[in-house]
Amino acid sequence: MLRHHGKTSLSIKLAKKINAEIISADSMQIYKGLDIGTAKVTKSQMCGIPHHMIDICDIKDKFSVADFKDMCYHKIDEILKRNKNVIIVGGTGLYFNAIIYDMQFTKKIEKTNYKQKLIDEATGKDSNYLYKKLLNIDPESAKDIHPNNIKRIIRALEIANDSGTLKSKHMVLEKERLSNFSHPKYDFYTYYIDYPREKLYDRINQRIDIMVKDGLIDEAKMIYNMRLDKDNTCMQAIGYKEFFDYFKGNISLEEAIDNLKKSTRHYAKRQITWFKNKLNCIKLENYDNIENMLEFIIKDSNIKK
RNA sequence: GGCCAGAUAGCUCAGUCGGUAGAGCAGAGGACUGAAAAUCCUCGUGUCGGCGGUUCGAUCCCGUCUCUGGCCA
Repeated sequence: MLRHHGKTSLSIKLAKKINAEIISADSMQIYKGLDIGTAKVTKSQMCGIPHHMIDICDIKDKFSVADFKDMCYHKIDEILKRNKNVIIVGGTGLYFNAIIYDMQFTKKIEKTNYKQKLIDEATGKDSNYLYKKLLNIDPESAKDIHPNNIKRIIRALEIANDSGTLKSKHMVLEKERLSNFSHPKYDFYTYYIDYPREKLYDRINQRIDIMVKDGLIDEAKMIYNMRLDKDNTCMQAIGYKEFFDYFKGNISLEEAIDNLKKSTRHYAKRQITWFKNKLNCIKLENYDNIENMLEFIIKDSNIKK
């Protein structure tokens, strides 16, 4: 379920009905202190339903999909042992994939400065330098990566450098494994709430105005004042970075808020693409009637109390 | 009232020394295996303000009208 689509209240009502606990699959709600901007559930909203995978990291901590998958599996087992159902709620598509498709990751890459070395190596050279390098080392994975997608190129080079195995080789093994993969680790039913686009965008605009009233700017200022590295995860969080230009005096507050609304719309659109195509989620369309959605989910998934 | 600029895509504007036009933003669609709220890809026909004139041909030149800025009375 997606950001600004009304997932929170739906998930809590569902949890009460089916005796479940909630696990958040959200790459930003992981962090303590990112509250208003990430639209984190509040204690009172939770209505006593246990929520997991929220506030588990400090702002400066590194966290990744692989970490998420491990921790999440543990949580799921724990909850099932208590004889309760599990609801996973969130907007980070990749995190859902990791859990649902039981994605396998290469062995953890040690913290090295190889990435920086690559960047240094490439500066001043032809813009396709790193891509060409990847073409030599791992042509198969290069085929699947666009030459402009520098982040993925570097990642593939890192894998090749560190583990000796190529990304492409790893992906082939993964595909083979998945093709024999008749039963996922758990039974999942996946849903996403679909609003008509115009209505969704209205909702986004309204909710951001509320966030601003609730003190979003102070929260953003707090992050800004930490003077973190650009590649720190929370520096990419929507809801904070949009205000940095305002703090620097480059744009007006109004412009900053407009930019925030804009990036949120773009993000919502990307989420829809993911949940629709990648996860094959079932669309929940009666967005104006939570009871109907609940009833539909309970029938569709045939969950027992 | 007079003079000078403008009027081109939803918005901001570029351009055509006359052969019916293109960028950015917005918008739409898509990709995704350790930063994923990140990163990346694809998609641009619009009476070129209205009406006349010149021309084989006008969005471009000329005339006129309308509107919007600015300056002078």
